[in-house]
This record gives sequence, structure tokens and C-alpha cells, in this order.
Amino acid sequence: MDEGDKSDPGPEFTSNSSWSLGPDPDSVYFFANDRESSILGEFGWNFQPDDPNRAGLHDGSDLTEGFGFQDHEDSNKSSHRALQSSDPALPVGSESKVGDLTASSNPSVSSSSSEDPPEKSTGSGGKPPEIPNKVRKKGQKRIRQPRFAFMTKSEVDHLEDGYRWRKYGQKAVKNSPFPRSYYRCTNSRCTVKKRVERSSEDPTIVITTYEGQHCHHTVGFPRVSTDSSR
DNA sequence: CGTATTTGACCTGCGC
DNA sequence: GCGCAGGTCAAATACG
Repeated sequence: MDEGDKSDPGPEFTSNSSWSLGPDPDSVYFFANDRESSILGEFGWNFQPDDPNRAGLHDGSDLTEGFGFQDHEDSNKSSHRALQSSDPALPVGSESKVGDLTASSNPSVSSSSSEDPPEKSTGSGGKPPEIPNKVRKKGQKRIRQPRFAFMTKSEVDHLEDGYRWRKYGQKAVKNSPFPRSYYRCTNSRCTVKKRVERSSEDPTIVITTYEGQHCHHTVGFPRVSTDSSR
């Protein structure tokens, strides 16, 4: 209900360094400029503004900035909040590029089964205190995959990125008057999640945080020749 | 009828 | 240990 009602601000690249920190204090922001597309490619994302037929932000939105951050909180949760800005894993030349957030540094990601267990009851939902997945909390906390986020100037919260998402939650965040929406890829085999929230600083800025990597192609191309091997 | 969204409750992690 | 905040689930509801 936002589209067309207001005068679209149009593409506006705001590389203001004011965004030293985003919604997550434990995240590092990288000004990816127009290079984020290549970075996304490493994650399986394909933002191609030049190709509206593909996935770009063709819904009146504009990719403002890109910022990535690592999140290997599996082993050092207490420290993962403070080591972001000085993470040694980040390439020194990442001035305009998102750090190498590939799952290679996160063994948990390699095993897709880690997020796709038969008993998906993560111990919530009011399940009986039988024997939830508490076993996981003993040695390891919630397995989180590498994440990266983007700041987009848009009037719509949910940006079209070529994939189909299903909203599974919404919460009000403390430092922002705007609620945060939680999306999950509709592909049952895909564990990619996405958080969408508006910046408390600039309501026109939509902060989209992706977590994980897609194991499939965009819905726009359901039957690409992926099995060209045969 | 099937799928997506909404929304309250519950769980987990972290700081004090 | 307690409280707060974030994150997730699942039933109910809405919509195509």
C-alpha cells in the first residue's frame, strides 16, 4: 500500500559513513557499493539491477549499501560481540567488499543436516518437557550461518530478491519503533533466513539481513538446467 | 483447498 | 539467579 502512493525517491546511493553500526551492534558494516553483487554471488545471491528479469530491486527500491559481518558465535558467543570490527578473518582489502563470510570457516554450515533435523522442534512452541533439543545447548548453541545485510532505501519492507519467502515471525525491537520481520525461504531444503527491519534513524531505509546460503535457484527459474550433467 | 500471514507463547542467550 | 531482549514455533486466520 505504499507503492505509487508517494513520490518514489528513486535510486539514491547514500554512502554516508553514518552507518558505522547497524541494527546489530555485533556486526560490521562494509561499504560494498556496486561490488556487493559479486559478494552476493559467493553466497548464491544474484542481485542484478541491470537485469530486472532476474531478481533486482525492481519494486521501487534502491540498494543503498551493503554490509557484511561474520558470526561464528558457536564457540565464542561471549566474545563474538566484540571481535567483529577486528576480526582477523576479514580480508585486509575489504574496504569496499564484504568480508569472506563463506561457510568454510563455519564447519557447522557444511553439514546442512545441522539445520535440517527431522525433529525440528527446537524446544519451543510449548512442547512437553519430554526431551527437547536441549542436547544441542549443552555443547553448542544455536547454529548460525554466515550473515550479511543490506541497507536499501525503499518504501516497501519486503524487497523482491528473486526468491520466495515465508514470514514466520515478527518482533518489536528495542532500539527501533519499527518491528522486525523474520522470513524463511519457502524451499524446505533451503535453510536461508532473512530479517527485515526499518532503520530507526531513517525510516526510509530498510535493513535486510540474510543468513545462510541458498541451495537452489531463484523461483523465477524453477527448472533451470541444473541437471545439465545428464 | 492450499498457501501465506498474523500473533501470542515459549525458549535461549546475555547482562546485571 | 533474575530479568530483558531476541529468535522461533505453531495454531488461528486470511487470502487466492
